[in-house]
Amino acid sequence: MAFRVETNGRLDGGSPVPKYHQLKQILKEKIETGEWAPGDLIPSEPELCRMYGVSRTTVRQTMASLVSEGLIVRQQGKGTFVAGPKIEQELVGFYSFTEDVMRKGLRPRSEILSKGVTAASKAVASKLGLAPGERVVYLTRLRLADEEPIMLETSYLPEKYCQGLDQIDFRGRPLYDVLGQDFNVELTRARETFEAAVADEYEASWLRIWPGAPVMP
Amino acid sequence: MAFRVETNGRLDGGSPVPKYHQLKQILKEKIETGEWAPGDLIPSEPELCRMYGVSRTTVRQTMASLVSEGLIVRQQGKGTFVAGPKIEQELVGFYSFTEDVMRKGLRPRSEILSKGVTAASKAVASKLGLAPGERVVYLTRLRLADEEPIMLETSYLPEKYCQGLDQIDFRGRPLYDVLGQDFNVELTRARETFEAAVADEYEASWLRIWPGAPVMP
DNA sequence: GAGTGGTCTAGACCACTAC
DNA sequence: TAGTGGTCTAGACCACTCG
Repeated sequence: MAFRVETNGRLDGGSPVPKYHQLKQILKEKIETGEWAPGDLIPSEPELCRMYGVSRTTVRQTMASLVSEGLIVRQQGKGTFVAGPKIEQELVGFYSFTEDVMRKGLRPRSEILSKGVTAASKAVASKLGLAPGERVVYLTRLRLADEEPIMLETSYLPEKYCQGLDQIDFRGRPLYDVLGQDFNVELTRARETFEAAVADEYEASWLRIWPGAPVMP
Repeated sequence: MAFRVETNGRLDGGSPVPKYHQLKQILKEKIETGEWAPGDLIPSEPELCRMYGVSRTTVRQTMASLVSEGLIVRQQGKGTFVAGPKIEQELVGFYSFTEDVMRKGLRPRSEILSKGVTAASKAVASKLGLAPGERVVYLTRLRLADEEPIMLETSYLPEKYCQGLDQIDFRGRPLYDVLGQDFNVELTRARETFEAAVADEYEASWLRIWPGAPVMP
């Protein structure tokens, strides 16, 4: 037998999910499951081309993405290696909506529902290490995957980290108006929500990390 | 005269500096000097190929790099736009805390302050396209850069997208206990916060989306 | 339909690292 | 010298946006 090529599976050319992305998921899984351990030399570009039946450009597109995520390290003339374990800090709590959605082959999008500045409440201030009353920026975003709403997210951050915000020009862009009734309602409910959650404390226990989570954005 | 090609400068093929990098510096300068202002449509890929005498691959390599630095925003079918000031990008659309912090040479970390499931309030349900009362997962995270608290973030997402969450293993990760007193306080304050924000409605007016807004990280 | 960016191919030559 | 990743070309087809 002349050739016996080791293949780890073919990529689906008809899929709406790009090949480089399919390949990325495959390689990522090998890394995350430990099949490829940190420090391991992974197959070279030509090898991957053969194994998965794609061009070198596609392999390189995959690799570039994995590098940017910090999963692999490349060295000219030597090869491509699995990167060391991420700092534990990064493992817990980081969740990239975009990454996660794209990994599923969907298209992520964000809508800003509201944003503004306000004085930090005592609770927010203490969490952020500010004096109560210091100004914070808030932002509420709706995140969608393939136009389906997936996540509602509100963030606060100290205004002092947002220098220059007031220099933004608006050039006639529509001003979204959400401040008002909606928020009173939402926050009232949110409060009830949290109170209910306390009662359901056991439920909180099954949560720690997020669905697809270990995730580096 | 047969040809008169508009060029903004030729790239040096003999240079040890790659063409895509030379081109990147050129485009970067146009953006940073304001020759291309935020929101401006910049030349298309074929145009840049002609202008600088390089292949589309090289132009795209340049573009990818500028995108990853947040200097431009691309939209299929529409074109490539100059991104707004940094701060804006951070607040609008997709924002990767981790990337941003790392870009600044700091170490990102997240703390989960709370999470759980609860029934969706009317407001949350409507935003997420759920029926009121459908179950949602909530998560509150504190994000830090070099141990300095930078952002407080709360997210809601439909429980139905979190299948299998209960199969997560915790492997000794600490379970943070925050449900309780703290949250009543925080939410009460938060409500005051938003009410204050309403009073300061004019402040909200300086913010909204901006040019290239549908931003992909 | 024309123009844009997104994906992909099959080559090529180079600089670097190892043997 | 052989193998690796880094750069680059000249095509191709597609999905999307807009008039």
